[in-house]
Amino acid sequence: MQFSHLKSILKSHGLRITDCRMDVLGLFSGQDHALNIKSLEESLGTYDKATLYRTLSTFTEHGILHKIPDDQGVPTYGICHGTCDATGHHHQHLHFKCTQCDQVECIDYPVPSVLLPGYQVEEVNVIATGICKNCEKG
Amino acid sequence: MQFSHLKSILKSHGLRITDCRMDVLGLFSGQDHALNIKSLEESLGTYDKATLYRTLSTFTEHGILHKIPDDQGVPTYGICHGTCDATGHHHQHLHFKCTQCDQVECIDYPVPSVLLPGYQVEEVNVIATGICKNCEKG
DNA sequence: CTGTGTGCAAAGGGTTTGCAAGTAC
DNA sequence: GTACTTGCAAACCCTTTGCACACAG
Repeated sequence: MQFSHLKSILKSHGLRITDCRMDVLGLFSGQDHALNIKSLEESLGTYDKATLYRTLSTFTEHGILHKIPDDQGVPTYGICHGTCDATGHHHQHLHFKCTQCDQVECIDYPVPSVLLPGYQVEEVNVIATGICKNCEKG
Repeated sequence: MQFSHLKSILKSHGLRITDCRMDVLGLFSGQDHALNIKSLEESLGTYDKATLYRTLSTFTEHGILHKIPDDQGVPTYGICHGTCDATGHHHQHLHFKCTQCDQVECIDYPVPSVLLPGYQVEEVNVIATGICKNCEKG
């Protein structure tokens, strides 16, 4: 992805252009896996951990990334496509976590609408676990 | 729920009967909300935090409880009904987290089967957020 | 120039672990 | 009696915060 495009994403959210933000955004744009802090640090070791955390939460607040809960405790982050903004996240995809390689993927898949009488449902998150395409082959 | 029944649950999983396990199990059996460590400590302040953690993970390994991921980082635990055991969890319910009172409920609801070509899906977890029945009224 | 972002170090919060004493069976 | 559980304290994450300096606009 070109710098100019990454820049325009940041600008469209009213965010300043900094090296760290460009690099983090570039990393997420380059592929389709969700990433956690550890992999960010490995790829972008030049930045301070605190800065990376701050970048992740800034992006999440602005609807550029979404935080994916994980039962092991360490959340991963995935890039948002389309309809997310600072007012909320509205994904039409599910999260698949491979129990073998621990990778988390965002996969386009129809998310069922949940109707619960008496409840007001705002967001539905589907997390599937199992063996991913790559590990299944090997 | 009677003690004899709680005891038989523990025994059927090959677990020793101890005060802590009986109390924790009794707490979960008494109602339908998921609980986190904090609420356990408040209800059962007599037990050490470490013991409560150990009890939760023992129960989760044996399929008595299931761990519900939470994007705030602190997981909650819900009691398993039916088909779970030490080999895996297979729930036909979803988790609803209220953004107002922070309660997590397990609700019987058809969980869609997820079919992903090339993937082997083992477990599907649906987490809905919004306003729960009680808060909606108020 | 002004407000925002970064790096560093320290603090914070949740969870796990080692070990000795206690308990279930 | 033996193996498993518990309590306590310390260790161990991961994440957040305070503050001075650097940088974007």
